[in-house]
Amino acid sequence: MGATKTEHFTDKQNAVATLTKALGHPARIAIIEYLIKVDSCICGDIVNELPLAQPTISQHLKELKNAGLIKGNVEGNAICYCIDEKAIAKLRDYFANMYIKLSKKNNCC
Amino acid sequence: MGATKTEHFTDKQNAVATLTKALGHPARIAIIEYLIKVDSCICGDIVNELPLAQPTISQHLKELKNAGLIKGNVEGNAICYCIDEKAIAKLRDYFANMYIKLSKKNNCC
DNA sequence: AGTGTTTATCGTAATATTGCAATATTAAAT
DNA sequence: ATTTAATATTGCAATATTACGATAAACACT
Repeated sequence: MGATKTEHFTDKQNAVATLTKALGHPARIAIIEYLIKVDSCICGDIVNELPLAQPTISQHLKELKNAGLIKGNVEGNAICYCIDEKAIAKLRDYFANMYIKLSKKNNCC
Repeated sequence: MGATKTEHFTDKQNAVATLTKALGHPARIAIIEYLIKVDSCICGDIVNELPLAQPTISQHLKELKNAGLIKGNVEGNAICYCIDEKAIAKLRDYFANMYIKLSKKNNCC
């Protein structure tokens, strides 16, 4: 045990969990927020921006990429990372819809 | 190592990460979705609903509660769990705002 | 007091995550 | 061809998470 039993849940539930799990770390939130802040989607600066070692940030970027939250474009010997808008749209829609459903109910507590 | 360096990030970033981390597991997504689906916020049924043992679900509920996503009301010997709308509203606003910022940029990739 | 029902906690095994030093890879620039 | 710069990968130690059996705690009802 220790492994998540993904097979017991729906594809949609697993898809949402993949996105939220990838965002479930302050460093990855900080990376996403930095990518939004900077005009051009420069990348290596993230290492200078965050108080984490380069391999650690590279690993966080990899996880964000695997989850589909960011895309990476090779530009010479540098890499240009930027956010995949579709993933953010999915999360926005998911929570907006959830809130609508909630407000239609009379929550007991 | 192995521990998240929360002290390096802002309170806001940690707060968002706490919420998304709590939702970063399909069982907890399933629990939240179940709590929305059922009319009354009955609780122990979750054990019957999900293919996980009772202690496992109790643990997941605890994490959702610690993150502030759900609230629990004791009702006799049962407990009535329900979603804290404010937490969902926070997530909705966070991602809606993020999407607006994104759409104002010209993403390079 | 005794019984059943519901939920929480403890203990523990299996696995995953976090973080970094060291090293490798890739590609531009000299 | 060497050097320099940017990023990725490997290997490893520390810690966290996931899952569950066993057990405890809390409460209602006889």
